[in-house]
Amino acid sequence: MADNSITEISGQRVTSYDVARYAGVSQSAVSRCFKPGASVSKKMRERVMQAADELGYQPNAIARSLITRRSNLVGVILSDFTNLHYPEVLFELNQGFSKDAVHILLFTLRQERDIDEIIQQVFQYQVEGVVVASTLSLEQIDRFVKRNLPLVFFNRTIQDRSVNAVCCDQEAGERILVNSLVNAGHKSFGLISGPEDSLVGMQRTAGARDRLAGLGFDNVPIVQGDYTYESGQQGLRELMKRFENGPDAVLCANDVMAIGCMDAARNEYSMRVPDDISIVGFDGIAPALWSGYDLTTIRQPVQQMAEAAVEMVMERVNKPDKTPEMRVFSGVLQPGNSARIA
Amino acid sequence: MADNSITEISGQRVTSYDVARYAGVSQSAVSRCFKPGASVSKKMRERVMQAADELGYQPNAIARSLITRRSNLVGVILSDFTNLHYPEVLFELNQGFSKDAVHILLFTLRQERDIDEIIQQVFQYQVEGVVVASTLSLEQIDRFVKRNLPLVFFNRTIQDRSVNAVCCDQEAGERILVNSLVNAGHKSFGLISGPEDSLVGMQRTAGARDRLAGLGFDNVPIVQGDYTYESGQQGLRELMKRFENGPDAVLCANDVMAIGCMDAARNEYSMRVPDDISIVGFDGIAPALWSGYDLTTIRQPVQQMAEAAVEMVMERVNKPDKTPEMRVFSGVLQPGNSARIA
DNA sequence: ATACTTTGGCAAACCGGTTTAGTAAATTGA
DNA sequence: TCAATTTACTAAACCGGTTTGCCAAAGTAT
Repeated sequence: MADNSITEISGQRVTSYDVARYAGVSQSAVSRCFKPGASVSKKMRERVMQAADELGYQPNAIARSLITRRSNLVGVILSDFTNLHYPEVLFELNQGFSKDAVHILLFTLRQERDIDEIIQQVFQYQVEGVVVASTLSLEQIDRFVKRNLPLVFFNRTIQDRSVNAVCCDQEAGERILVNSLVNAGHKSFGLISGPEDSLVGMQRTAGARDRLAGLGFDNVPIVQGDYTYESGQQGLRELMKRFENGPDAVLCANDVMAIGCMDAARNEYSMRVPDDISIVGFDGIAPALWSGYDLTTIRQPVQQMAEAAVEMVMERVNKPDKTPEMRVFSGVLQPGNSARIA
Repeated sequence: MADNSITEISGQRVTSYDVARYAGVSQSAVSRCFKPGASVSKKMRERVMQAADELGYQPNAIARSLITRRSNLVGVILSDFTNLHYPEVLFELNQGFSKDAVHILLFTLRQERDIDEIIQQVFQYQVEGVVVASTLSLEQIDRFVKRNLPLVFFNRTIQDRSVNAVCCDQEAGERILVNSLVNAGHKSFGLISGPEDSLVGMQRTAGARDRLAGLGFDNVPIVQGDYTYESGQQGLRELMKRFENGPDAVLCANDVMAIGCMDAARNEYSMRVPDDISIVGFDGIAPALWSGYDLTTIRQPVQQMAEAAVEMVMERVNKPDKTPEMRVFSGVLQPGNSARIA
């Protein structure tokens, strides 16, 4: 045994052949020992495992992927990490996939135009599926379809094409917020939207606007933001110009902007929240719970949504011709102290 | 050409052989066309690329990895995603590695004890290096050393073993904070530490304690936290018991706890920050800049640190016997309005 | 025109596993 | 006891690329 220890010490990788030679069995025997449901005698298994242990052998997942044609890899494409919501999504996706022994290959975009290159790389790595929280063009979607590669959108919906998606019911969430604010007696409203290219942001804002219109509040001013803290502050400033004493309530397309909005209201206009102005957000990020803000918002069920996304990917990995599906989850009103609601 | 379109339509994967047949050349010609520095005639390249385009061919990174013995994959192991600092680290690492066409395989830990299993998986996927922002035992480190697999710690240092690490100078940062607070006339201090198993947290707290002792402030009370918002709040509550009117200044081992601490001071004890109490943190997370907190803290140069980590990994990939190295970056005082400093 | 060097394409071997087909040994049944 | 069946293991083919060794065609010098 000692004479073989060279194999162990040298930095060379140890293969199943090395283990086989060391244990005095065939290479395929070694292979079978590492395959879950294979039939090997107890004796053989012990002998092989002993040898593998001594040599520090681990099966090569890449070689395995090549022959089995299953990489056990999925791609996750995220665009903006500044929005605190996405790290949470990523974490939950990872937890979900790891239950199926699937690993995440991470792609982040600094600019939207990087995406074509990233899609190429995703393909090269033979991922078995992709979760995207970013916008894709129809042409880009088609490339996935053509490859028959499961693609699930996270909180994005695509018009003009049926795709897999899991998302939070943006309109319904906004309706809850609007109803609660109107019931509490607010009379004037302002909206801070997301960027134009964010469909969910637009849905949120449109949902709020439509519900307000349905309740008799027409022509509610809308200021465009870009999901950042600063744009929340700026949004309030612009809204303040449109009203004598500011709006009674502001609905922001995400929490970070709502927080910026609150800070601007307090520090720049000396308004008390929620006494002088009600401010609500959307997402349910961790800082929304901090008592400094205690934001009234719609909490997205991130964990459930991530689990659903994982499930949708895995179902389609195993059954490639499954038809596109969209799963919509309801957000939950998370009442805080940033708005008077009823 | 039309007759070959079957290949394109069917969901089968298209290999370099398919492209070769379609273009009427050999498979190795196709291979060379996709290899950066290879010598192929213009004519050949055009012909092959045309065929590849039509068939939707992309080289299989897994097959390539197998033969070249280079996966172009690195593992990133993160433990706690709740600390808002880490998503930023992950993002910057990804940006850095993608410049070298290296991709990140992400591993997150829910519990520290998962790590043995994760190390196995890291090995199986033949990653070329690993960045770890989590604590490893000496035995675990040795497994990397034995494989000659480059390992770089991010903001962790290991006693009793020389390892690669990039970190922020915790003690120096705390010294800056302490000096500034003492110069501004604070007389009584409280510390809120990180969890016991976080060496950097301990270094921060010890750095502050030692500097305070050096300036004549002995036996400063230390309350243990766990990096969460709630533990920051709780930390202040406990510190309040130790002083008649609370401490003049509280140094927290990270920003999230400092924010919790501020909220508790304002909401539970009606103290004005920084008039009645100064509170400082460490990290420089995004919410520290929000005007609701405007936290005085030490900003870690995350981008530089990530770039250094990438560089250290890549250097050791190309030169495996490079000796362990530690790169220490200075944090920068980010003055806010949560502390009176001078 | 001939000999000598380049250029660039082709066939085959290889990476490290899994899987199939086939064989030897062990177990079962009559 | 012997044939029939099951079990345990091995040899060889294969996954989809890269790389090497070899050779034909083209280019260059004399």
